Amino acid sequence: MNIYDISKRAGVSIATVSRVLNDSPHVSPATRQKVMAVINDSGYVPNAFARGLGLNTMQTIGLLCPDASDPYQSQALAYLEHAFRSRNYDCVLSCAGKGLDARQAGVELLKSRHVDGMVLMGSSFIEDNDKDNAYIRQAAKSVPLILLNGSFPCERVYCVLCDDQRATMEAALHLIDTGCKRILYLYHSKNYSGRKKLEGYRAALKMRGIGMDESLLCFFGQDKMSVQDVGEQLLQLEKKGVQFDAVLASEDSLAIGALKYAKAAGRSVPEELSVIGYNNSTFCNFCEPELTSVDNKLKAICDHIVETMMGVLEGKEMPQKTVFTGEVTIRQSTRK
Amino acid sequence: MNIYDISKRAGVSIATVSRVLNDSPHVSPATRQKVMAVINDSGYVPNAFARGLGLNTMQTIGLLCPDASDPYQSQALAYLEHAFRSRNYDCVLSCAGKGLDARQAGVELLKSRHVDGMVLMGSSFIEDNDKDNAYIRQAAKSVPLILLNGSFPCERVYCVLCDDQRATMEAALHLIDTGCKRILYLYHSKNYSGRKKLEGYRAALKMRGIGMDESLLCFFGQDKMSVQDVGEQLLQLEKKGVQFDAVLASEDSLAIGALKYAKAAGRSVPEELSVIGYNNSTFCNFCEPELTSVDNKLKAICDHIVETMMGVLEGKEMPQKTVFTGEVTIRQSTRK
DNA sequence: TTGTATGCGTTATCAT
DNA sequence: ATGATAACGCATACAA
Repeated sequence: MNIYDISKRAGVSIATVSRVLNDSPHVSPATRQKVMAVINDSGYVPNAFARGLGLNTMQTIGLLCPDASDPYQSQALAYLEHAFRSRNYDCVLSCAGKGLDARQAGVELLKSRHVDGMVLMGSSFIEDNDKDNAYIRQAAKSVPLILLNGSFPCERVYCVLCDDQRATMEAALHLIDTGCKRILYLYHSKNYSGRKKLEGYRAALKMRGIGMDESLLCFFGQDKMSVQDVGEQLLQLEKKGVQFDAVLASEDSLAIGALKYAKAAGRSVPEELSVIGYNNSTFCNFCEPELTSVDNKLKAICDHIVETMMGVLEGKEMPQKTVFTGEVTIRQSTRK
Repeated sequence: MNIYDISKRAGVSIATVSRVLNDSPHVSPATRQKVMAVINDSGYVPNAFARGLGLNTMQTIGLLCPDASDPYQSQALAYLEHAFRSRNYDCVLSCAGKGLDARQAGVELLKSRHVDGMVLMGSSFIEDNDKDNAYIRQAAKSVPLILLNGSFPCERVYCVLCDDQRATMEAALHLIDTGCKRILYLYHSKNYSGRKKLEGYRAALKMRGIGMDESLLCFFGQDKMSVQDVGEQLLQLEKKGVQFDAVLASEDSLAIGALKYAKAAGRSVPEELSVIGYNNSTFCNFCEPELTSVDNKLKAICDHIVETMMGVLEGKEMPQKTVFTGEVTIRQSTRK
């Protein structure tokens, strides 16, 4: 069943059918009605491929994420899909994994599908070694790119992110101002965003005149580390004599690991140990006590990404970089 | 840059270029090399729309889920996307929400995009009122449909699911056999899967000769209910005089609500109260104590869905219904 | 092994 | 207001 079949049944040309389909004003009410009738009772649906070939678009956005099962990314996915759909754009998903090669392949695949734009989720997309970002620059030549929580100055690459440095700084200040002296910093990434957060931590200490103790920096490089493992490691740390009265984590799951440690070590939270996470994900409410965490405004970021993408696709001039400000959401794991 | 440009530069016909592109054996090594060279340094990428138009497929699967931010669904999304991609199929995502109209619109949209197949996630897709499923039957006529955790006998509709009844029964038996007498049953859905779980609960009581007390059935209908709210409601229930020494939940988040209740009521888990969740999601490890939960074999289900889809697309005869058996994963919220 | 010609189902341009 | 026809870029049957 194609446009020719419809045109025959309705006794008009395919051009007229096409006009009806596309709400062209240049068609008489009578013929429109006639054609619509045929379309409705034939169950005809225009062929999207043919349409795509002619218009060179299928109204599709490519969503690239390292791991769709990650709560932060899946939330972003949901926000983005919803907002894009409301603008009549479909989303094709590509979960690249963490390796550079895989991400590159993901971008390539989406490019070969002729998506109208791409959203790259997470700062992990930008490599420190700039020549490893060549594929991104290359891709940006053929399709607009938007980075969620990434910064990358490049033509046709747009960045929408949270000021992680400032947000982390405020979280650290909150700890200090509620009486914490030695804040253990837990982090999982040394990329752009990871470094910014660490800088925020350092800045807060400096502001309050507290000396930096490098032994309080605790890096977790392994990919899928369980909260139990994190708890274990903190116990080890304590045994080694490292003392701390607060934990600031670059990710909620690390903070929950700290809660596991507190439980095992018999330290009460927040009386003896304050804990702050990052992302303000749903499981901040699930753990015990409920976790104070940095809300990095994911919904606002996603909405802005979609607006930016639409603007770019309509040929408008759009800001290359938009920064939102995070906010500490206080729950039970910190003192007043 | 299209196939004609390449053919000119390489001094061959477009047919030859096409053959090179599609790894046809009927092309001499010399010409292949020549053509490949041109392709490589021109950055040419075949137009997917034109290809789709000719072959009537763009190797795409539509993934329909009520809510991509739900941990169970996002995990399924990740598994499915990965497995489909490894078979050279891309996934387009459609998060329909919970309403019938929205789901119907989602199916319609994917159909209009000419996806090669669709995966419908969650038993919520099947309505009790059978005429509300007409759109599914209709869609199945034009594209193979696979239901994740749903049962629907219909031509070209394939079902891959977990035996929720049996799994719930075994969870209840585990509670009974570790000394629990009065098991509060928390559930959130009255659809097919929801009813099966409830039947499993009833069956277990019957097997052990325990009388059914309807006041132990606790329904949570509201859509996005926080774990705190669940905890509150259980406190209310206790005040009303309902007594229970165990909680069996149809979803992990409800079980975590029960943990919140236990904390507030000062009842120790598992000594005074045993708790079992459902789905065995990541946050079973996050809560305190860690949650015993029913593992419903999501990865196996997803892998089988992809295999089934591939088989169907290759024209093979495939089983209409495949059932996996769930398993109770024991953690700290139940006794030995 | 290689080339020619046609079809895929639209949209859009140009007539009428 | 409507119709004829070209273009979109590829795969492929058939011819050479």
